Amino acid sequence: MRDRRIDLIEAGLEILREEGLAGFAQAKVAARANLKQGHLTYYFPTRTALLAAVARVAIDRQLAAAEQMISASKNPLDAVRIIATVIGGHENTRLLVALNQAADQEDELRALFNELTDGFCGQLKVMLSRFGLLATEASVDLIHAMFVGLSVIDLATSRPRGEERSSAALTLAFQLLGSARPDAG
Amino acid sequence: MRDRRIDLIEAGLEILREEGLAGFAQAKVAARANLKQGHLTYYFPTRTALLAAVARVAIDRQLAAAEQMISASKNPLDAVRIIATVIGGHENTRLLVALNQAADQEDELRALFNELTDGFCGQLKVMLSRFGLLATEASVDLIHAMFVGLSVIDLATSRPRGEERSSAALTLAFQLLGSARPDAG
DNA sequence: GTCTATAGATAGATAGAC
DNA sequence: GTCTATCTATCTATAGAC
Repeated sequence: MRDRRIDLIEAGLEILREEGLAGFAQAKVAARANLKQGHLTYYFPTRTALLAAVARVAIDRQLAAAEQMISASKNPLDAVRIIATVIGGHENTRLLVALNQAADQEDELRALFNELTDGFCGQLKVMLSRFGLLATEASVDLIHAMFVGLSVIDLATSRPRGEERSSAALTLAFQLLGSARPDAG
Repeated sequence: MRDRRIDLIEAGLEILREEGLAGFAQAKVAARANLKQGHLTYYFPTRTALLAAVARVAIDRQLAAAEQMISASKNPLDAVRIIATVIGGHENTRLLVALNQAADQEDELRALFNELTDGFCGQLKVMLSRFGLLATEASVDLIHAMFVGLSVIDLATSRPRGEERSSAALTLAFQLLGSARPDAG
């Protein structure tokens, strides 16, 4: 028998991916884990406690997945292709937006969100260095902001060629960071 | 006596700025306009109808404000300073995130959000051209994504030097787009 | 550890008095 | 045009049976 806590956290992750924070109701999460709400509160006494547990797992997985994808990409072209695919995955974006919202609303979750931000920026810096691109705080923030921005824009707009446009913008950014690298003068 | 509709829309805008879409309840909006919920539904029969009216006004104002700020900035340095200030305004970001969320949840609002996205991109293109920077679809999308991403990141993180980092990343982006302009070969 | 039941708050929508 | 009242649904939290 699996730990109920695991089932509940997985159920919570699914809800956030499909409906965002707005759909994150205790009864709904419990039902998806084949449990009753009263049982859920036995493990996670408050909604915030549940949300924190879900966020904890979500952040660890996001960073692990990013780590893997970044180390799997051998050049900027590879990286653009992989990142654009992630950007086009709306369920992942919905999850990230939910964490963002939660961080804006509750201090307890803000610290967790900062972990995600800092960790991801650290990985981006390694990636840029490995590709021989400009890898300063500003260039890392540039790519990070583009990832976040393109994800959010793609989620809410229905514009045609969304993934193509994300790829093109990222490609341009990498090209520019390549021509600006220290040894490119 | 002012039109009640105007009061209601203003109240709705305030709620979105302060609490985001999560706080957008009909009774709460009505109370802020010194009306009762039953009266609100006389003007806007459903929550979505009210939200659409609020979104309509919000988008028009966002585009008008962007137009004014862009035309007021005479060089990239100016633009960075102005954009960074907007990014640091969390109430504005909360409003934009709420519109984004609403667009993800309801098709009726998605079209409105697309207007905002397309209009803003058009303005950015004009701005980049005026500054003599690379003004292609990709470069516009790059700046647009950075604006959105930096805003959202700044909202949820409590990292020190937030506005300074936003400015630095934007400055770098403009510098790179300057060195990449067609006549810079 | 698992569940039922329920309290108490708030949501959106509607009917109807004035 | 303005408001009260209410229906129904859903939410968080808690008490308590088994």
